[in-house]
Amino acid sequence: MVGDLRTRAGKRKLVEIWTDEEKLFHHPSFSVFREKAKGSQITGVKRRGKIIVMELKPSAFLLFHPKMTGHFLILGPAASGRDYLGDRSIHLVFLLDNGYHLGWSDQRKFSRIEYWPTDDPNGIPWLAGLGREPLADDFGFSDFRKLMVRGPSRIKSWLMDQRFIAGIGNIYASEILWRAKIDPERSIKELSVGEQRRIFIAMKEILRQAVADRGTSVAEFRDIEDRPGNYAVRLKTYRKNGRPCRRCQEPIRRKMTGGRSTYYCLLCQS
DNA sequence: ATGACGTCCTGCCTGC
DNA sequence: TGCAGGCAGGACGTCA
Repeated sequence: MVGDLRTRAGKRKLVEIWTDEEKLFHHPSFSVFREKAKGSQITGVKRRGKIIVMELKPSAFLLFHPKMTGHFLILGPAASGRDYLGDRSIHLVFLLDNGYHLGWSDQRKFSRIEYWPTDDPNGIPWLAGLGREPLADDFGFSDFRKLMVRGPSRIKSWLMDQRFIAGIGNIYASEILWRAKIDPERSIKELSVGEQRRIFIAMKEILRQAVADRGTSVAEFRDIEDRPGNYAVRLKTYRKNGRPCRRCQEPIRRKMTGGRSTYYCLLCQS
């Protein structure tokens, strides 16, 4: 996904910047950001956890957290990027130096954008607070185990806690625990090494497949060309309450935990 | 240190 | 059929 953004916007300059939702900018204000970032060149695009990190020259980093509905869209040339605002939930538009517009769409306006003029991304609090990349080759089971000693006691909350592993949300936490046959409310302290290993393996498998499928799109996620992800057809538990478990036919249940829905199979995951 | 809860915002779903 | 109200969701701040 970040590769799409790199392809369409990499090396381009930000000629002009518009928004109709300044509240998305949490650091600094939009007007300061616009003044400083205008004319900058996009020199790199990366992802850390759920955050999209755009590297700019002169030295700065532009961070986007999509939450549920934020995503980039490539928009054709238009008279003014301002014309796109309010259309298809677009709240931020960059005019690139190739004449295209790059839009940030966010139906629910939950996304968060930060701009840091620095050459050291490690000094950015938002990034510094993130845990390990779950799919990193050097993130092995022993590393995983060592992390599982602090944080939320319930395994599902722990998997979703970005300070330990970065990038897992409600959908994939549910799917991982179903695959690993672990009750979402189990305490991390009570898990056997074998159970921890099952979770670790399921995490790698589920996330690798989700990346290959270009995301899930349960709601309205879209890629930069406005295409939905394909992982939704693989979901076994998420929003499947009442539907039979794919292993044992027991109806999938839904339970609220900490204000969040958890989907699970009472028989398989106990 | 952990957890519960409210907040943000919109579209969809439910119920009358 | 139409409308009002409820609800979900990631991270953060506040209060136990």
